Amino acid sequence: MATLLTLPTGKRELNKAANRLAILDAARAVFGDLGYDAATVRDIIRRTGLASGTFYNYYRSKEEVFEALADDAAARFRPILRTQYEAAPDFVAYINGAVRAYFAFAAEEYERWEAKRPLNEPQPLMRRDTPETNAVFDEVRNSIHGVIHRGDAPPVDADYLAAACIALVRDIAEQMVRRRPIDVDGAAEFAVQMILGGVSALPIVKP
Amino acid sequence: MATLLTLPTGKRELNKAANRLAILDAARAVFGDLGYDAATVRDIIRRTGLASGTFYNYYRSKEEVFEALADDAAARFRPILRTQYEAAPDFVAYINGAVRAYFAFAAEEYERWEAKRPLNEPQPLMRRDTPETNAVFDEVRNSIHGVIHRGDAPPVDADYLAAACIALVRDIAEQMVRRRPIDVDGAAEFAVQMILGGVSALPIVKP
Amino acid sequence: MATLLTLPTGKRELNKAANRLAILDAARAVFGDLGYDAATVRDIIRRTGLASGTFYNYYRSKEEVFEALADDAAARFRPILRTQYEAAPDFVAYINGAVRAYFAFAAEEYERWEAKRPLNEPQPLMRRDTPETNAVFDEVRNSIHGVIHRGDAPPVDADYLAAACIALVRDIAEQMVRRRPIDVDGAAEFAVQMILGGVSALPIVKP
Amino acid sequence: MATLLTLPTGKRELNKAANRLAILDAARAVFGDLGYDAATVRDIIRRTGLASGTFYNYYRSKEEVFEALADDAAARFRPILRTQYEAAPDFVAYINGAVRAYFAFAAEEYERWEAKRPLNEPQPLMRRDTPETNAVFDEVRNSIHGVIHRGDAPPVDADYLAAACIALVRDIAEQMVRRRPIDVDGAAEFAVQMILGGVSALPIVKP
DNA sequence: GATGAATGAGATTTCATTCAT
DNA sequence: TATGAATGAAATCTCATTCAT
Repeated sequence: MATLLTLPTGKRELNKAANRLAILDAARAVFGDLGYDAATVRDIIRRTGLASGTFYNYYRSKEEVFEALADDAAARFRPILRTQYEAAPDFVAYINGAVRAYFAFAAEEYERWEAKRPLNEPQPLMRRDTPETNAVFDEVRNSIHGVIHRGDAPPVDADYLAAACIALVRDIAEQMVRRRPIDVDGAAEFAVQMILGGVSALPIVKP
Repeated sequence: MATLLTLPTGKRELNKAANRLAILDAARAVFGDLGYDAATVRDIIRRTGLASGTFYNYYRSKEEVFEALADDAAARFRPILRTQYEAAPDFVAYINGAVRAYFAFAAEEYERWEAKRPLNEPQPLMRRDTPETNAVFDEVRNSIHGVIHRGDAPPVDADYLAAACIALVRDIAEQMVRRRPIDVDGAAEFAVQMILGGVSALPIVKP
Repeated sequence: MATLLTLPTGKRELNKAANRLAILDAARAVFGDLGYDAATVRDIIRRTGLASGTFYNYYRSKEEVFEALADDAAARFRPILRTQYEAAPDFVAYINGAVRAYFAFAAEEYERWEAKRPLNEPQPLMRRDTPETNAVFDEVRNSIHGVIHRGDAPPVDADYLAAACIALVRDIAEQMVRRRPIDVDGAAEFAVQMILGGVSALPIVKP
Repeated sequence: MATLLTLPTGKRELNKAANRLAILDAARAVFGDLGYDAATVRDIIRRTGLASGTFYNYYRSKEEVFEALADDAAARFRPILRTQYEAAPDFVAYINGAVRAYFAFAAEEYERWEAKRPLNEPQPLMRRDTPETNAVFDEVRNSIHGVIHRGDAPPVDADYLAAACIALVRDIAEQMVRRRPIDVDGAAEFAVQMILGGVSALPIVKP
């Protein structure tokens, strides 16, 4: 049939890859539009033009696409974050790098999503609880824990700090994409200052 | 037959009030467990022990209970916030009062909610985006705009600030209720410091 | 409490009679609007302003009001028909009298119903399968059988003749009430001529 | 695997056609038994043995099957009527042809319908206002208007005449199918004579 | 692997009827 | 008797998933 080590370059494999991609793209759009709960598998496959049964050749359920999407985003964002994490000489530099990286990522995701919006519609907001965002924030959370653990951050309550940073960044990003023009630097600046200013005022925890 | 001055306290009225409460309580619990989207009217009514049709004697849909819940929470928190807003001599005092008030309110709500939960369930987290939280945060948003407008806060980007404060407070509260014992003061302290420290570092906006 | 032979003139009895009437009136209107199947008990009692439970103090079910309505109409129409039946010297006179009586009855019913129609609505037609109409036609059917049996009508197939007369009269009446002004005499004339002309052409049956 | 010229006759297509037919047949029977209003989608689907969801793969609602049924009957009867309409040299011939054609059609339909009925049921009558009957009678109405307009019929009130003919034919047909044996010719004869005799007695309208 | 019809559990909602007050 | 809330059976419809082709 095929040698054991065929790369995915045969007609069939190309098609398989393309279908998988199509499903992911559709799922991304649908989750962005409707949110995880309201989205149905039918919504997703309708957008691909594939047959409903085909969905199940690739993913076992709605949940599984969700996870694939999350994995994908995490995989894309992790190296960026890692670079910041490793390159940053201190906490200030780390926050600067990480926060700006996130805002850039968020703006990009948003524009990708907005581009697919049919015009002259009541312009629904992109949902925040997108698999992508969630996955990215998991990365961020780990990263912040790492930074504190490494000693680059003041020894404050790590869970609270991570929660605070993520919350702050996420919701300012949400405001950001509502403004025209989208001002990534301005929003990042605001978030960075608040975090850094805030952290410097935080009570030290003796672990 | 009946006393001349019958208050609306017949068995009927009592029962109606009790049922309405039962439905609200059940809805609170179900939204908390499953989130708004995943929750079904069936879930709610099943939890009350009432007949399915009875639900519709009180609310026309899931959405309507949701709103009732939001109204209820907002109605309870609004005066608290109002008091802080009016009594606070300056921005620092306002943030202190409002944030602490919110954490206290959140802890109370959580305990009320937790009390209703049947035991031995797969440990669901309290959902963000609960009607209560949303309604209350609308109040907060308005307050912050008011404070800045009034001149009690430094002239920074009000939308971003409101978004940041709310996000921060909400997500730290979420962490708070997951810890035992629940430490309202500690969490409030953390949040207040971060906000005040952050604000003092923020760039001033010329309006 | 009450003597055994109180006439229905006490306050209570008056009220009972009034309620019964109110329900009948409402049912007539509702059946006329929606037809028997689509009409609900709720529709009927809503129109009376009474409580839902009260309905069941008077009628055991939707079907029972339907029958009461039919009985009522039959009771009102039967004497008219009987007069024609008894007074008519021959078949021609009988048909003339009976048909005209029906058209007058139909026009009256229609106007009664139309008067209750809220204006500026898509003016739904009055349903034909109203209890009243059905009951009246049962009377007519019997009457026609009687006339033939009595020998005043030519000995034709009685079931077919009754069906034909009723069908003809009912559907021409339906057309009649769609025209403005409503021309009872014209419609009756048409129906009478068709029936009499038709009957004279009919094959004689040896019973 | 597959011949090059596969007609749409795969098992799938065959099955789809069969299911569609099964639903139509079931709907015909159910509407006949219960009437349009009382019939439910459940009743229809239960009779087919298919799963409830399957119904909705074929029709969106009870109304839609109803229309499909009407379309079907009309499509079958229309050419018959058209032939009579075009071939008839005069009004008498037209009525003769059309009425007989209808009685034959009705008897056939009735037998088709009766064949599907499960035995030992509480002897339901064939309902008037079945989709078939309505659709067919629309055809008839148009024909009669046409005939009068064409000058083949005496200039009488066309709407009344159409209504009268249809009513008469329909209700005599209804009687016809209740007798054993079903006597198509006898019933048709009766109807034709009544119509023709009736028309000749009708007042002429000056248009 | 791709297809799309079939499936049936389950969600929403209505409504006749009962029954405590 | 009048009331109107409670009841629960039943109807409509959706959707994830399966499976024959």
